[in-house]
Amino acid sequence: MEKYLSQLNEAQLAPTIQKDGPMIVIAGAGSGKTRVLTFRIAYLMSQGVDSFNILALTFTNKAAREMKGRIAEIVGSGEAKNLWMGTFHSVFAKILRFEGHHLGFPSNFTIYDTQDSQRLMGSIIKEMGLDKEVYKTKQVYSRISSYKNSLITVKAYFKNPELMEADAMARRPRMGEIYAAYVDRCFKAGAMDFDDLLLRTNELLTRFPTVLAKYQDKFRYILVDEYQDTNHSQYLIVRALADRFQNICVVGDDAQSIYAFRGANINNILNFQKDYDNVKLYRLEQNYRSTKNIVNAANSVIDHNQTKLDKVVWTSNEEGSKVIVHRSLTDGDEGRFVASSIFENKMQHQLPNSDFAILYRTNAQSRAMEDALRKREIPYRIYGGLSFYQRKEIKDVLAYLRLVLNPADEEALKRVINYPARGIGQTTIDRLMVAANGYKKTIFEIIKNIDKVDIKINGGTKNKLRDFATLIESFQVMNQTANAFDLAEYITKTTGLIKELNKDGTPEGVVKLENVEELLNGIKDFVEGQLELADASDSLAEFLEDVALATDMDADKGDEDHVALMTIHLAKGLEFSHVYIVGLEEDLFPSAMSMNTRSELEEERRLFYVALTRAEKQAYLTYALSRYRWGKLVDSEPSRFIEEIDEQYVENLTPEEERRINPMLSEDIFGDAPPNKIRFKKAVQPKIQKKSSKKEPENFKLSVPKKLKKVEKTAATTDNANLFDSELAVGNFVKHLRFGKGEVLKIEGKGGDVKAEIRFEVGGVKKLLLRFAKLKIIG
DNA sequence: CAAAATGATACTTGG
DNA sequence: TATCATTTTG
Repeated sequence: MEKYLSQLNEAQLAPTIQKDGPMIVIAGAGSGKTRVLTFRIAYLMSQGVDSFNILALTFTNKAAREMKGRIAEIVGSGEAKNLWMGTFHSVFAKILRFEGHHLGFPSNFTIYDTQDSQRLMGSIIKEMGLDKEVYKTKQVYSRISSYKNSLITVKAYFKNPELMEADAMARRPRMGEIYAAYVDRCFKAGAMDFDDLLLRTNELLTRFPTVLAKYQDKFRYILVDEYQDTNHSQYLIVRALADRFQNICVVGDDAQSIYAFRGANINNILNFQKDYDNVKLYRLEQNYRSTKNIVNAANSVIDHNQTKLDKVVWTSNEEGSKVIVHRSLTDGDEGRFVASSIFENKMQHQLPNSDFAILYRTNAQSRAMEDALRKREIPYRIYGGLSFYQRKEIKDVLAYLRLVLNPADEEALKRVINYPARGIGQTTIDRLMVAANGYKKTIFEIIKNIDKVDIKINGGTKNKLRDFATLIESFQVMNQTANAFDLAEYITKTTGLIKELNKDGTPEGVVKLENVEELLNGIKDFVEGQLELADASDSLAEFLEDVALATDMDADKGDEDHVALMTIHLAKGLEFSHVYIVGLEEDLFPSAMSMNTRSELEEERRLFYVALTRAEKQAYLTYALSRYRWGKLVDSEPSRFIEEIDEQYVENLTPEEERRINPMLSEDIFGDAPPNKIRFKKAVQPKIQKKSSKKEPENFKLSVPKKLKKVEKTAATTDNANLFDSELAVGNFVKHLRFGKGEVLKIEGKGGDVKAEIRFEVGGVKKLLLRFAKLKIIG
């Protein structure tokens, strides 16, 4: 142990070896807080603390895994395995599996993801006959979510006139009813959503003192990472558990609090010292990660925030080069610049791809970057976005599995009852739901007793329903003896799900099929990694639990060297040698939706701070003068954050320098074709004829450019894939397009704000492959 | 009831 | 630009 402790500086050592009592570590970016946490856990164990008595709550499962790995290196993997380590959600989901019966939940409860929750709310709103324009599913969801995060139960809601009034003012007087119905339906379905995992844990700990005592006694030492991002619900859980022994160590950085939007309360960290007696406060202010220029630049930005703790982050690292700012004409150019610059840096300094990260505010920005990287043949990986497990085809397979384990799972059932199509339509499903609510049974129970209930469904359909129930039941039987993989494979075959995807034939369909195969492989890996189980059906249960809480960050495919693309939120806690922060434009970053209050703006600024402090050696800030948003080209101006950096740490790229890095930017847009790219010149501009001379909407017909057809044929021969990328110049705009192999049937638009559609004939089938808006019509 | 065509809507951020 | 919901058609 000594040799590890000697690796720490004085400031890091002190919190590491304070064994008992409450403590808070305010840790600046890059100050080695993870190291303190890991060594501290190892130290506790070396001081005779039983590894079973330690609970460490991290922000991602990946962080937990890595930390566990490092601890294992110090204390041995046997001991490390006993540690309870993970995200709040995963740790308490596990506890709820054991203790949920106190609250009336089965141990195999389903975890609803955001989509499941929103669908359920959507159908409740519909059933209640409410105006969906007023009761927008997403808004209702986030409202209810914030109640839950503040521990406002349905009961508490109805006792709180202020809340009810606020909802009434927002023209949503029946919010409470929706909330009540939602909670009720989740309960009946044996399901918890993400917020429930925390809310129900709180309920468990408050209502059942013996349970509380059990876990207080178990978790004698508690460590919480990223404490600034805990919400009220999480805060209370920690308080309850730590109450008896008071051995609580929280680590965080108020300057990196970026999750207020989902209920994180920055006061949790600001007020920690008031919550416990004799709190020891430690500060880690030396940054080991970044150059002086980067640290200073970041400091100068965060100085603009009013709300913050006193802290001076400094570094003894080298001066380094200045933060580079780059302006480009469009988002496409921005992507090309970034790709070229990465390429250039790689060549010049012989760096691996993994030294580079591209960070953006919103997932939608990844596309331009992807396109540019692909053209440069730079390997990349996108983190986050639509995660694997959220894809439709994957969720469909998972829904079958969920249903096997928990037939009460309403959302899963609705997903698969008619997929692949088996003649059970919407009307039937609606009637089933009405019956289920009437009889206070689950839909599955209604189906099983279809003859005994009063329901208006014809005989043929009843048979189909019976078949469906039998099918699911046969899976359940199989689940008694088979492992998750065998079952899943069997299901995809018997239900015809594979066949359905197979006959699709479109490129998208092929990808979907591959995804399903990948899922099956994943299940196989998972099963092989499982230890001997007492009960075969646990195989599936464990897998689904894992999947429900898995994030994209967790899926470390251990694959090759790649450039990382992710949102800034996801980048927290990570570091890269070279970081590109893109889309630094007003209304995008800071986001247009976060500029209403000072606190929102300050959170955006902290987000920028997080982004900047990811960089070790070099940070690039880029912005575009116009970019496509919602398919429309929108003008934009540089983000205020760029100006907020003290200018001595920043440098603008000179035009000469830019040209050297990428000779094919902006002005050349109609110029010579860059290599490996099919480019149309003006000749391809479609001619527009007015079809009707009447006013609005004015119809245009674009004649199909002949060259377009020509290039399609070229593409079919040069590119063995079905799709190829190209650009179509229409008017003054260059539109990025993906064409299928086929005939262009028509391009047409209407109105001043011209919308156009391109239809293709693919394999004899007419298909709308592309619709896009805002072509500028000239002539 | 299924499949296809059309229309709407969304771009914060995530466990 | 992609997806989802709704409407129309078969």
